[in-house]
Amino acid sequence: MPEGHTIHRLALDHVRDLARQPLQVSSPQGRAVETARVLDGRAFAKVDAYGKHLLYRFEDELTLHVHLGLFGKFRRQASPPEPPVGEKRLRMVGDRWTVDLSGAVACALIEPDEEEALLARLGPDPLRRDADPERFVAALRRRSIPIGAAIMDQKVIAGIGNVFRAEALHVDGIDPLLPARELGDERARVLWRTMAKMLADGVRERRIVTIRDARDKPVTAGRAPKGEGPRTRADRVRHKTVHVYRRRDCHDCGGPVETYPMAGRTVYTCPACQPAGSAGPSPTPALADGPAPTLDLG
DNA sequence: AGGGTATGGTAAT
DNA sequence: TTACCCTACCCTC
Repeated sequence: MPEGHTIHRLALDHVRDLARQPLQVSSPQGRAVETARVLDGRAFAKVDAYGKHLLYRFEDELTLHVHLGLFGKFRRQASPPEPPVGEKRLRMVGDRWTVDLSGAVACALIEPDEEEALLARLGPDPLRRDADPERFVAALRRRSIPIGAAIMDQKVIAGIGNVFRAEALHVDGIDPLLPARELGDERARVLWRTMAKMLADGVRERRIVTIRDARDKPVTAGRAPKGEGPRTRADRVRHKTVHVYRRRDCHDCGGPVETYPMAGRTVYTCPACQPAGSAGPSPTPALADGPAPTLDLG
């Protein structure tokens, strides 16, 4: 389940469960034995999350870098733990909780220069307070690749994966094939806010939640006063389900979901809600203005 | 038992 | 663009 929200949630959970106490660290699978040996008996003070990367700040300036990749998983159990089952790359045992890591792409100590290079490869992460949305806007302006490929590029925006790509573009009514630079700055800012909100909700609720602004939906009951357009609802609709990702039919309109490969992954899009060439409806001032949303990750 | 699939990313072609 | 890596789970045979 690893997109940005999962990674930030893990950082919070691991600080809560394991920080500031000496940990028993081992590598049952045997692929990170040296890393485990160095960290064994040490404590970490905090965990920094950048996009899909985790950085555990251990004593003595030691940093453990973890990237889950597609298959990586953390599992938690009460201490003392059961004997490891399966391919456990790293086991961290604290006084109350034990966390096992399996399937990760990266699980190793990194030096400051390597970390610098890593962070240089990442664009702004909407879940971080220090994120600058204008870097995202500027990056889109520079790219002729489809918007659906651009937001999967971690250098453009860090933390978005295939689910959020499908869902965010759908919520904003954007055709994934639209060239990134044709989105326009205002709509790019709206898209940033959509993704920031979805990611933040995902951290809080431990799952992907989409929130659709229903303002453009005509009110079915009642009649519009003469001379005025149809009345619209201003309420926001929360969906604890995806709208298009891995669905056959669109959750909003019921029409068939279209799929095709883009940037090495399958795109899911609703041609009715996201017509060809669409950059989405004009942003309303309420959505386009104001400071970028932030999340207190205290 | 074996195959297909998955929310990711890199390196080679 | 493709090949390949990492692991678990679910389906079919």
